[in-house]
Amino acid sequence: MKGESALQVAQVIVDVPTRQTNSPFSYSIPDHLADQIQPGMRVQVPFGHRKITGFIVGITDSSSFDGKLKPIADLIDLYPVINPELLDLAQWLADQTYSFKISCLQTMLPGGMRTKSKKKLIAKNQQICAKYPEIFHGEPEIEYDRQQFDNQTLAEILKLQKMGDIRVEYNLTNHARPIMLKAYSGNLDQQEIQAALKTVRKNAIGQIKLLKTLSQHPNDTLLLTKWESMGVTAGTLKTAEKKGWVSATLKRHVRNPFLREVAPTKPFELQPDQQKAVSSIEKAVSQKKDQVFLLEGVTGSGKTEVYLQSIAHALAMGRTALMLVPEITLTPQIVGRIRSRFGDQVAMLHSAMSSGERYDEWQRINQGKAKVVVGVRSAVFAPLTNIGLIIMDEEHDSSYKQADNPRYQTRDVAKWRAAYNHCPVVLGSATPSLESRARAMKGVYTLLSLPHRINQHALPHVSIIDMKTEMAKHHSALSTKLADAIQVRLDKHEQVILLLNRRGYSAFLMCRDCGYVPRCPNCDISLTMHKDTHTLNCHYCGHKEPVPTVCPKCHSKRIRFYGMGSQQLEEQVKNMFPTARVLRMDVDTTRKKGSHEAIIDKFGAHKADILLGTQMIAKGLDFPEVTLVGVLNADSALQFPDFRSSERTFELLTQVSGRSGRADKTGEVIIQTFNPDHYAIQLAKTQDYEKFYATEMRVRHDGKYPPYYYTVKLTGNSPSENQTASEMFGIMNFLKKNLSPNAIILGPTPKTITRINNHYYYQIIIKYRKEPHLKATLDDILVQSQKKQRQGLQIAIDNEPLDFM
DNA sequence: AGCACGCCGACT
DNA sequence: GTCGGCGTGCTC
Repeated sequence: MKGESALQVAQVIVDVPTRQTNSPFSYSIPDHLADQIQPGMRVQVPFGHRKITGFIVGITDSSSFDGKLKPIADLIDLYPVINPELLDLAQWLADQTYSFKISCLQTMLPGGMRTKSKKKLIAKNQQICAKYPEIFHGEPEIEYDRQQFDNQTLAEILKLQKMGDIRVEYNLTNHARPIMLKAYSGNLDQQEIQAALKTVRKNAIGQIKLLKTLSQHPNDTLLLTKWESMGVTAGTLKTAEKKGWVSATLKRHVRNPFLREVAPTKPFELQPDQQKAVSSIEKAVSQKKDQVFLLEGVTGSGKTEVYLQSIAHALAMGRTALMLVPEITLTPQIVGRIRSRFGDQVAMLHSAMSSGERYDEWQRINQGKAKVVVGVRSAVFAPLTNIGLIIMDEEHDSSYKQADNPRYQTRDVAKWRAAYNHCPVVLGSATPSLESRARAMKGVYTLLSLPHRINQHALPHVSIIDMKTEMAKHHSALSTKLADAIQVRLDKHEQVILLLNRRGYSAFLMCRDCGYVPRCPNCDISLTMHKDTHTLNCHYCGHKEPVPTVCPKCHSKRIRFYGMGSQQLEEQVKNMFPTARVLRMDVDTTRKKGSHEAIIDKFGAHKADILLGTQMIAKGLDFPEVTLVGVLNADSALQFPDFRSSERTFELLTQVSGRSGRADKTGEVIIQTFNPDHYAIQLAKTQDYEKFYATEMRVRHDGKYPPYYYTVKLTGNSPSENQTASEMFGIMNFLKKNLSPNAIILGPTPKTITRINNHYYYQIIIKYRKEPHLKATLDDILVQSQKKQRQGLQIAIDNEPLDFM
């Protein structure tokens, strides 16, 4: 105790995601930690009977808690991992997304830093250990995992623990660790080296080599691998260490996630439109204005150069920059361009990196060594300070919205950080989201546009094939026109991209005689065919079963698969064009780290003629040899009961059309569809965003959809359909009572896929323009549902969902 | 989350 | 009468 000096109390958010533990708990700070502890550090604290992780969110003089405070058990971090800005942001995010504060704090850290708590059971002595082989299997201590014991053994363990025969130990481990490499540095000056050289025997080759190397690198700490590459073995170094010639240290190895080296580049000369955009952005950076720009520009209009020069300006002002991109692996070119301009100041964060690489990059940012961060969604929480500019490329992309808790929209977080740091945000897109474009029209955002393609490349010729008439003729996935066009390219040694719009489109099994389709026993969907493992899989719960050879219902042998997955398409294309080299890119072929880039490189080097795959090939790829893009099923997204399906279809088609015809050769795009007259498809053909915007806004207005209305989606699920339905009706009534009559409450309705893993899902959609009580009402619902959770009911709230499905 | 406390049924 | 089922509440 420090006598009269104010008693310091740490406010800790504990790692227990429940409503009751969603505000800070007070802990006393032990003397030996008093001068180290800071807000934003993680600690271990006693909580009830166990020890858990928590985040220090504040240090105060007193506590409102009347009981006796427990002391903090230990520090996990030596420096704050959440800076003051992010601490504030976490609170806002929790409110905004109706999630627990601990979940928000946790998502701000790179995955590998999340602590895992492990429980160990330790027998008091040998007798206990020997007496309960069903628990200990002869070992003095075991790792405890609830699932491994049945209820009876569990009760026994509990009893033994009470009697003190078994001790429980809690261990918290950090997943990602820095890689430490052994290194040696010399202790001798040149004279001592010469002296030592005289004392060693003539045939001590290793020692002589070592001393000579030492004299060439007098002050360096060289890694063991470096020594070895110079012919000095680990053994020799050990001996030298004993003699005091060298000392061993551990050197932190920073993993380098950049697969290839890039040559530095200079800024390009800007076109007038680009110059205008850069000037406006620079002005906002200089004036520290948290202005939001919408940079609208077709593919090839030079958006990236605008980003780069604006970032350069922010750096020149002594500030940092954050650039967000959708799934970064899809745009290695962009990363390459940024690195070539800003070199080692760039840190990169994305999901295809190993957790160790992400950890190292994150550390570089947190230590202020990286000034520019390029990354996907979660990089919006990068621990940069003094941000001067935030860029969000392809701002309409759906990967910017997180699908599970906290369900945040990256754009909103970016705007929050911009306001905090007094810096502008640039939202870039060829096909802005209607929300953003509508705000630009209202003057909330500043619209900057780049209407011209650099180099004046002609737009590709786009044609639309009506698959209804095509299917009447034959049953191939490729229309005659597309097949002919492919053959022409193959003859001319040009490349082709075939895009399969995969959503909800995969191979399933069906009996030709009775129409039987195998379905998942746990979920309400049909099983999909996986040819590689030769199983029927459920995409929702992971259920697998062997492929039947006879129909289980009518015993017919004519049970075949239908539909088209990318595997089937690959086979069909190979059959039609036996000499063509075909590459497939989808979730299956890109699972392995680096395989994504490998495929892109291979195709880019023209080692294949046809690249076929799902959405992932639609974005950001630039292959000059590609002169034909075929979209096999343009409208599979249109069939979803979702108000954004037109927008998605238009985006996708516009994007792939930009993929073709960028080089000297004019490109061609062939779109196959069952809805050739749909406006999304017709307007994509002419790349007419303006008309699409106007048409779609009308639809949204009439249907009372965003951006005219705000939306919230409430989903409930439980093992009992009756319970789910009745609880959701209760919630609907509660909403009706508490919201104004202007609010539109839809549902509850069963979700499109009602049953997943034997849980029944119902949802309610709320559409509104102004509801001051909405937040409080929804918070109330969450508090009340906490009690029902024990009966298996789970309620999820998605603020501004991307879909209504 | 994970456990203790506490109130009801089927048993030594 | 007790043992143990799991519904409820608490953890600084």
